[in-house]
Amino acid sequence: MGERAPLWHRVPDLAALELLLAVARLGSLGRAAAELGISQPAASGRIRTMEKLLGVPLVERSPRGSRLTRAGALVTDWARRVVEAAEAFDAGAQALRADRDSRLRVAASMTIAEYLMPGWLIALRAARPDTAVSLLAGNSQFVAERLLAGDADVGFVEGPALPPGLDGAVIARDRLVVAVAPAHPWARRSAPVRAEELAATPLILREEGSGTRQVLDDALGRHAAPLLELASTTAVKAAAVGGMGPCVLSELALTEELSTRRLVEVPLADVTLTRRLRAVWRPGPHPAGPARDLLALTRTPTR
Amino acid sequence: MGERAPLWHRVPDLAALELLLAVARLGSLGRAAAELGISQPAASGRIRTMEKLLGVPLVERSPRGSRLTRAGALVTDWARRVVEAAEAFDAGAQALRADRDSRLRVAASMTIAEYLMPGWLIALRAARPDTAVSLLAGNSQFVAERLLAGDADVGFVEGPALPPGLDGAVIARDRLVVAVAPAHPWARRSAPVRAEELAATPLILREEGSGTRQVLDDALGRHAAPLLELASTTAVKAAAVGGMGPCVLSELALTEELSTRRLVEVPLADVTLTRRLRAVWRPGPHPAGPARDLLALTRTPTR
DNA sequence: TCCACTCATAACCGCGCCTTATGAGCTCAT
DNA sequence: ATGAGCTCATAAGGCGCGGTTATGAGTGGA
Repeated sequence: MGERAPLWHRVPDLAALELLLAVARLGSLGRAAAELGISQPAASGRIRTMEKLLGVPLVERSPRGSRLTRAGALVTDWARRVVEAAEAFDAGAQALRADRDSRLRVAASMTIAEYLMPGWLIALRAARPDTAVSLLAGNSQFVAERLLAGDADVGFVEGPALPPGLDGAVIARDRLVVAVAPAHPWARRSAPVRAEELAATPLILREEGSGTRQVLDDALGRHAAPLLELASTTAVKAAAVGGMGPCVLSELALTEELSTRRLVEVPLADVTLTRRLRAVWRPGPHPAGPARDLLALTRTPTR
Repeated sequence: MGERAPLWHRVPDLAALELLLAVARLGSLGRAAAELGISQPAASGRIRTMEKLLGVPLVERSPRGSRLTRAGALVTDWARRVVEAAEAFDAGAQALRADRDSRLRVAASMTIAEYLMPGWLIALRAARPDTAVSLLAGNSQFVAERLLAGDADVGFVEGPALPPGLDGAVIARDRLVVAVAPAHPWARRSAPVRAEELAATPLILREEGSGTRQVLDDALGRHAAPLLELASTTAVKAAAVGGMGPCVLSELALTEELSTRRLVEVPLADVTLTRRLRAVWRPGPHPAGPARDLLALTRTPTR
């Protein structure tokens, strides 16, 4: 990932990107400025600065408003993805900041907190704008402790078993995916990989003791032989993208890489690497109130 | 999507997020500062500002370096997604700016330019850092014109037919997906939806004449009855998320919504809504040089 | 013809962030 | 033990970006 020049000198800041989205939506610099609470000249200047930075005219100004140019429409679409990521960031950060007196206190495993919670929080904010959520993240045991100690109202964990002393419901299934760089031989295979072949192949994996590792060993009926053992999802992906070998990770962690084809999924023949994602709570009736709202969002439809 | 307070007051700017990633990777404020070309106090201050903004300590400082706190690790993961979106933005913008004297001139349909090109450009930059790419985006006819006029070396189009006068190869298949908000009855269906039922249901669609619309009408054997006709992918998604009804869009456009479950895919019984994505070029031998490099990235493995 | 709307220009100003210089704390090697 | 070498924090000063208000120019409709 070696960059020559810093990214933030080539990408407009979030305020400018959001302004561009507002201009696209409202069709006027002035109205966009008003919506964002800045003056019209400020908006005008910002867009101008952005156009100079990108070297391309983005909006066509006319006495009756402003429309995006063709390039502007494209840039706006790309900008939207940055802003959406920023919104997910904000939703997560807000929950992290919110103190223990929140209306809804959630504890979640790292994987779920990382990949699913921001989306859920955004959806929850849309459905129930007045629900303040706080988020604690840790491993399954940590989640169970917080729940039992009364520090959290709902928890989310991944793994084969329901933690002892808690009630819960399966909300989704998480599939582990074997993925390789497009240049890897397995990317071109016509036949799916069979369990024994997978077990015999050195893989790039999370460290021993991780949930991923556990599921994989169970499914293969023995210990997978690691080519590399890395401590973070990010490091595993980077190694696989670099062509070091096949990696095994949750599909949650791989969505991005698979859809842009930085990595390619390897079809498997006689193994199914799934684990359950569960919502958990203190024993008793199903949670009510805000917790119930959140669960309604997360529960997978019967399929 | 009404926000009460502006987003950029609650989310650190890109420079700060990238700094956080550098700190996570390098384990030291000072080294991160050096990598980004700023002074150590500037980095220290930036992180501090970010912690104050988020209301959560992010890094644990020690005389031997800085490590992320648990919350910091989570924030960093969320930050990584923002930065990745910004990198895609940059890759696209750079190609838009690059003048006609680039080494590789690409023309692409809007959908492909929007969803696939940034990823391809990033991959190409990783593989061949010295290849300057320029990008022109328009509809299929526009792409064909640019190629035939010699203004572009390779093109990418979606649609059933190869544009007349060009050679090409199918690089991927794009599936149209019927999706509904999680609250919609179809989200809970156990039985897949059949063609006739789909045809009889008012749908949220792109406007007449769009590629999406064409494929849908072909597959249903008649004109789909639109509930709403909207001019942009974004508007269609927003309407569907708002629960107005089922929408039909490329899976490329829906990846994000489906994985965060803002929308749910509706399984179909006896219709397959696919269209081919093609690379196209002027008649003759397969492109060589930079164009060939790009095609190698985009071609789907035989599966 | 004049009003209502668009965006652009100009002049001013203040906040924010960066810089350099320095200090304090910890670890380790000599 | 003690000082070198690393860490991060604090302090003081200055520059620049991006904001504001005030105004003007252009266009279209009443």
